[in-house]
Amino acid sequence: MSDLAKSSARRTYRHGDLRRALLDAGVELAREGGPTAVVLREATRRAGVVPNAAYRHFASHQALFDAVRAAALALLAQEIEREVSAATRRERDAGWRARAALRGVGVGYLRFAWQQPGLFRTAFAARPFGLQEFALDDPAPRGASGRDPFELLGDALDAMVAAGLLPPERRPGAEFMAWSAVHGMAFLMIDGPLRALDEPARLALAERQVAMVERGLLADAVA
Amino acid sequence: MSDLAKSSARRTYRHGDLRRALLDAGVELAREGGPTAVVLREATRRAGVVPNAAYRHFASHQALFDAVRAAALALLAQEIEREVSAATRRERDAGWRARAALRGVGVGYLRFAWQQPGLFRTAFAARPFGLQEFALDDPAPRGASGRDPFELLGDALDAMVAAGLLPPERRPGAEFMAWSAVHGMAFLMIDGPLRALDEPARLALAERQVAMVERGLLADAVA
DNA sequence: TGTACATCAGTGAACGCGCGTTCACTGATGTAC
DNA sequence: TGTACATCAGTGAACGCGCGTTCACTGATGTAC
Repeated sequence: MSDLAKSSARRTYRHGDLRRALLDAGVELAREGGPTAVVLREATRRAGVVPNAAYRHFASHQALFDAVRAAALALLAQEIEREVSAATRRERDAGWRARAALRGVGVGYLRFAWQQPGLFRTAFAARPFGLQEFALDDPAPRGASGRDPFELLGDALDAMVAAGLLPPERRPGAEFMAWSAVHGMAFLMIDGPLRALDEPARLALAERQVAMVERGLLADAVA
Repeated sequence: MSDLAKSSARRTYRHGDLRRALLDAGVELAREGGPTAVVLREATRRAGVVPNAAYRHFASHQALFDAVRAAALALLAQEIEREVSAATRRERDAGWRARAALRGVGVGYLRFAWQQPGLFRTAFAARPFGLQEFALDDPAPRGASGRDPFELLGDALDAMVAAGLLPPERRPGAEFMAWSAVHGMAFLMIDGPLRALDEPARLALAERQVAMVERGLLADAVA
């Protein structure tokens, strides 16, 4: 304890907080140009520092990138929390609250995707082939509630079970079905044919998609 | 007409058909390593030719890449056609045929994604920021039936309308909702948390997802 | 309160890398007489 | 059927590019006495 305190004694740096500055620059790069724009040298340029200075704070480009992705996931979580809280505010009945929460998760997810396409794509960028898949429990991809985006979705589904809307035996795997539906639409809206849609059309389609998922899940059985 | 015939008189080349060889090499690269592995110099290496020889057949790396993507889309279309034809073979009733076709499109799409992740990711790779979105009607992304993957999905939905299952007023936009649902799951299975699933689990989840979409679409109304 | 010392954040210069692309060329092939 | 010529597919060599990363350094800051 006192050893730890001693070894982390230094609190000021020449630059102030270069780690923070590099991370902020990285997030900005991701916002502007997506995952491939997160370039270590450009981040140092923006921080007003020589390229190799980054190595005092990040072991490699990959480490910086991972930190940027975690930050993007945290921002996504916050957007979802905002939407869920707005959607559930007026609902008093547990069932309606649960439905509103699920829709909020979906709409918040899609809204973030189209408002911040660079960050969204960074959050879900594939690791280079051969590297392990991204873990959602990397450092700090959390929103204000301390939940990551995936957990927020799980919470909403749990609430639907608790409210008696979703039979417990259909709960397993449901998050992947719901997640898939909005995740795919996010990409169609960013890179694909839905890119041309204006804001109201996007929102309408997003809500239609979430409603489709809700109905599909609640009636989940062998057809 | 005769001018055209004259100008395209030459039929043999030194290499035989370098354009074809480069395209094949590009497809192989995409299969092995996804979109970023489609490297012009490596394609020429595999074709046993000097790097700049590629410029006799492709105006740029982007042109080669576009041709590779079109080939990947064509392979996707073929996989879907195969699945649809297997799924509809036994169905005689128009309604059941239409349902089977829709499921076939979804399952074929997902099967291709997990069996050929590199080609799948190449087919839907985002253009670099600033370039126009990919067009599905690029040269030859078609299957044996002459339909591209998106048209095959549209055909299945049209058949559901024709069979009286899907009300015509709910038809517009339905392809984007269905496409999104499988597209997102494809990415979760390739890059995301569903990557670890084994073949039977994948297939089961794929079918569950397609069933969810079907029910969600057929009951598409304000909930 | 003042001096000597150790720490380590940021510097300066340089690497090797593979990439896409350009240039002037050469020599096998098809065509015209 | 034979020769002269034009075409143009593939060669050989070289570019500039920005990248991530390594090395030996320096000098401002915090700490111990």
